[in-house]
Amino acid sequence: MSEPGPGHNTVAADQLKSIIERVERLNEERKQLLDDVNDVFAEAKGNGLDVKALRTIVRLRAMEPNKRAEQEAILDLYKHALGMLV
Amino acid sequence: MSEPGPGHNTVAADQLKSIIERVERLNEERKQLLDDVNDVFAEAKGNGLDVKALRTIVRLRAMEPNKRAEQEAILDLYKHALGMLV
Amino acid sequence: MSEPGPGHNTVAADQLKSIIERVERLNEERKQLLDDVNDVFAEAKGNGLDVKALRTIVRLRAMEPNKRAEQEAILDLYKHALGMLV
Amino acid sequence: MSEPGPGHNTVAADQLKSIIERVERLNEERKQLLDDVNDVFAEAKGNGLDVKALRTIVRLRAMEPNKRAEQEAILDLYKHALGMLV
DNA sequence: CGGACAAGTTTGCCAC
DNA sequence: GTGGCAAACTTGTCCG
Repeated sequence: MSEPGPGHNTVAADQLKSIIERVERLNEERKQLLDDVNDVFAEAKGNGLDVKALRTIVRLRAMEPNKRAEQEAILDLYKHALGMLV
Repeated sequence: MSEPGPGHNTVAADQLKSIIERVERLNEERKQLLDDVNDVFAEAKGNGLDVKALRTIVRLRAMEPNKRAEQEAILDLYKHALGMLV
Repeated sequence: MSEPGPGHNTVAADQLKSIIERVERLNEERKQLLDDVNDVFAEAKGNGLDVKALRTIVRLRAMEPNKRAEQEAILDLYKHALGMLV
Repeated sequence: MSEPGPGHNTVAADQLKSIIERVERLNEERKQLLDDVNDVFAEAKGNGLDVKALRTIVRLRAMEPNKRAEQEAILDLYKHALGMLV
């Protein structure tokens, strides 16, 4: 006999369907939020602001917390890099 | 003297601040949703499913049928030219 | 006295410097080669070829046949389960 | 009539083959360089150095030139973002 | 539509 | 050998 119903080599279609649809649902929400972001920028542009500069500012601000920690850690990094030789 | 407290020229700065913060707020929500997606895939992986294949399915389903067929046609054309197919 | 000119403790620092610079040198060469690859694809595009398909071909050829067949099998399995194939 | 020899709808197999092989050749060189980098780190590790810290240092040093420019540009960015309102 | 910029996906490496 | 972190590659989007 060969594969009637859920057997080996078969995937639970329901489970698969559920996963895919959950992800697709989440992706729709993500797309909606992306549209919202673009709306904000479009409105800003309508007010005479420079959208490219705004995007850059957002990006830089997202980086800064990490950079702070990096700068504080850099000397320690060199020490560790020098390992037991220090 | 210029700019003690909320004066005429803070308008632009306030507007800028508002835009940046709105976008950052939206980006946080986007990151949350991305985490959710990854959680779903992680759970699927725990159930023995192949995450890479799942991502491919999601991508294919999101693709317009025409685009998809077109891409496959070009690929087959090149494969034939290279003897990678009969 | 401590560290005037090349003394006993500069050994570690020199070693560190040497390692970092060797890696950075190699990374520059890597970047150059990446640029070369992109140049080839850009030229191909100029000749009317589809770069995306070309990249796919390169990826498929780099893949071990077994792996490739395995990936396709899983994908087909999922597609069937979802009714995306006959 | 149906495509004998190089006709429309056909790809110049020689051209295709040449492109693919050039890219594959470059990719081999890239892989070789990546191996070289790993060799340097492996040797460093053998000398008691902390490879993870070394990698971090390389990464930070690669970022710094960009950061310099960013810091110099950030105020200008705000000015541009404020556009004609300034 | 072409080039730049950003997002997402994949791969590789190190620690456990 | 698995899982998390970081780098690299690919794809998509947006502005000019």
